[in-house]
Amino acid sequence: MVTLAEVAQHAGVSASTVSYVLSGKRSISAATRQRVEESIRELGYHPNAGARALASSRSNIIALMVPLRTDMYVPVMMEIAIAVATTARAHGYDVLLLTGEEGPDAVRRVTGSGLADAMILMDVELDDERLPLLRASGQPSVLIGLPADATGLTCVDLDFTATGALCVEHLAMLGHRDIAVVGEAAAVYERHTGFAERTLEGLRTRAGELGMRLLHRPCEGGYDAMAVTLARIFDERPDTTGFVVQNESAVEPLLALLRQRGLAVPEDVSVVAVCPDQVAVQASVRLTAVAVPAQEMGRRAVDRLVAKLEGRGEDEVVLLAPELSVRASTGPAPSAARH
Amino acid sequence: MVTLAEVAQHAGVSASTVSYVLSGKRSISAATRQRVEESIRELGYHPNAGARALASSRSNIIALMVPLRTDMYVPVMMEIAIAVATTARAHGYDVLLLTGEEGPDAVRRVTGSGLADAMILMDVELDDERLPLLRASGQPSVLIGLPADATGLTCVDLDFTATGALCVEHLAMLGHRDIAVVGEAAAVYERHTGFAERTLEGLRTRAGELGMRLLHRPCEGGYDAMAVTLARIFDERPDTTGFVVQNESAVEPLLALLRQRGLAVPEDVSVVAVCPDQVAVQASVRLTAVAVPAQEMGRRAVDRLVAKLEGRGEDEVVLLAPELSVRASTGPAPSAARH
DNA sequence: CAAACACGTCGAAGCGCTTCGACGAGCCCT
DNA sequence: AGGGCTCGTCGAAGCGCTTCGACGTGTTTG
Repeated sequence: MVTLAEVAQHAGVSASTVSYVLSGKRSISAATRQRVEESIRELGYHPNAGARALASSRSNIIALMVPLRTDMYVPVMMEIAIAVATTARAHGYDVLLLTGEEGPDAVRRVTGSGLADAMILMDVELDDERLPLLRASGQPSVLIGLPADATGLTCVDLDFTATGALCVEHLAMLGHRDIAVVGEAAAVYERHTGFAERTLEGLRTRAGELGMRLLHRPCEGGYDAMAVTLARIFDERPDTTGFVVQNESAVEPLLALLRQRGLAVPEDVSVVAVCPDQVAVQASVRLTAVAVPAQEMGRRAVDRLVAKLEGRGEDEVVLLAPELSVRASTGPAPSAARH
Repeated sequence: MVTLAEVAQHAGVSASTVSYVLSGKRSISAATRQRVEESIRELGYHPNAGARALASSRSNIIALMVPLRTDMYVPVMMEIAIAVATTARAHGYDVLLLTGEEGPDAVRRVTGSGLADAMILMDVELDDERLPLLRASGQPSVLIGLPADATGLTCVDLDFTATGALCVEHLAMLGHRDIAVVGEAAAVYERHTGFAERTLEGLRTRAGELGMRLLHRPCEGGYDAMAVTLARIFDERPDTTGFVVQNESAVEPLLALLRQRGLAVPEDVSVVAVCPDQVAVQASVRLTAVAVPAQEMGRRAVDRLVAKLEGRGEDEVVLLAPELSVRASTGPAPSAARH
């Protein structure tokens, strides 16, 4: 391994000069800088990460905590993770991948050891047990998701409440009165995952205001689970003409099952999805959907975090406004005469 | 931040003793050990990662390089990544997430800076430009995937050649003669991704041996792309009765399109998929499939890597034997009388 | 019964870097 | 012309840890 000292010797300057060339924290004459840079290139020097971290107490690493569970939203998670990694690199940071498995311990470990300078948390629950620790640690952090109490925290998320409202409004405008919501797996609600509960709240509130009937059913996803769920829905509410789906792995099964029942989309029933655009566009019917802007969320989270690390930027909740793209899966409700 | 020295003072021992308690590299009396451990707990001590890395020249970090592109196999990637992270933690390592974006530079950077002790590479191309660097660096590494030349490297992968052969054999046994392969996006083949090319090779070779006709078509995935691809396939080979699909996002569209053409699965056409079991089970028809054992691959890769880091284990190519699970999407070919 | 050997502990020397204060050299200002 | 600047560079002091050799003690062994 080539060291700073070797570079310094090779360039005929002192070690500190090389360091300052690297960091730019003091002015260096053009001639010296050039000589040093050449030596660096020639010797193939790479600063030692550990030594750097020790001396500067900054690791240039951002920890990203992703949910362990693969029971939901995998493509979204992946997209966020990749956006985080890419954006972080652009700012000179690397990304440490933590799984949710360790839970709060991971927060302690990373904070305590100085392994990372900052954290990004995904899959935040409304009353997440990691949050008190995070607040106490004083470590810069950003949540992707929105807990019940966000004081003292920075959050980036899609405005899921507005998302729910938007879906309902769209269906209302088209004349639908009976709406069914196909949600995430029951477990997702049981652990009070922010986005799921907020969407539901938005749906319910706006539906109430607009005098619509709303039936919410969690669904594991997959064909069989969706079949059962759909049967129940029609059992309970035979007049259902609108669906809101917030579960990527239920989308295709739902479309297939509707077809199978002889129900045409969008002539007989309308479907609004909450999913990444790519999924909406690739489905067997191009879906009217509110996009989950995964990349944007990842990017924003890192930007906010870097701002904090550089002393700019204070705590703040950033809620991205939902956008509904009308595609081929929604249309006017079949006339009331149908009854 | 609590330091080793503070713990030592609190416990009334020297710093080195605390260090030895932590590492277990020298014997410590039970009494001392207990006193030290208590101090650690009481003070909430966490060893500083940077200092540790500097002093020991080991970072206890494994770098995982995932493809940047989200054009393929996202759930598989995610599953592998999570398995890697989980397994690594179990061995006391953390995982650094690198995107393919940086390419070979990332290898240089990580190797040179001592940021990570070892690397895992995913999405390996047959003639991957990162490999020479990796060999030269002498850094312990494991590939998930199999390049054309694996000398001096450790690889873990599903035996995709055998996988292809297995799919063909299954269809042959059922009496199918004309087979279509719906592959990954064309770009995947263009960059000579190992698994895609090997599967194809396995399919072709075995098909040749068994006297079957094989038509391979790359496919972007999604409904529209699949529609075009399927139309072309039937144009060119109207007698096609068997499909092999190696593209998660083409599976459901294919099933939907076949249904739409009035072709029943498995009565009229059989479909074999290469995908994770979960996808196969959740599809609208339970798919006969060769499972891609994502978790297993991630786990094995880490195990091999840790073995190397501990001085055990030499270079080796681990090819997991494919397993075909027969489900509801394959059946006897419709009698030849159909012509 | 002295020599040999664990065993448990300590002190000190670094690991490779950042950063602070110091210092000479050239500059401007009055 | 001399005091006060700024500019570019250097030396040295750590950052918090690991690890090596050394040093008692207590225990075995020929």
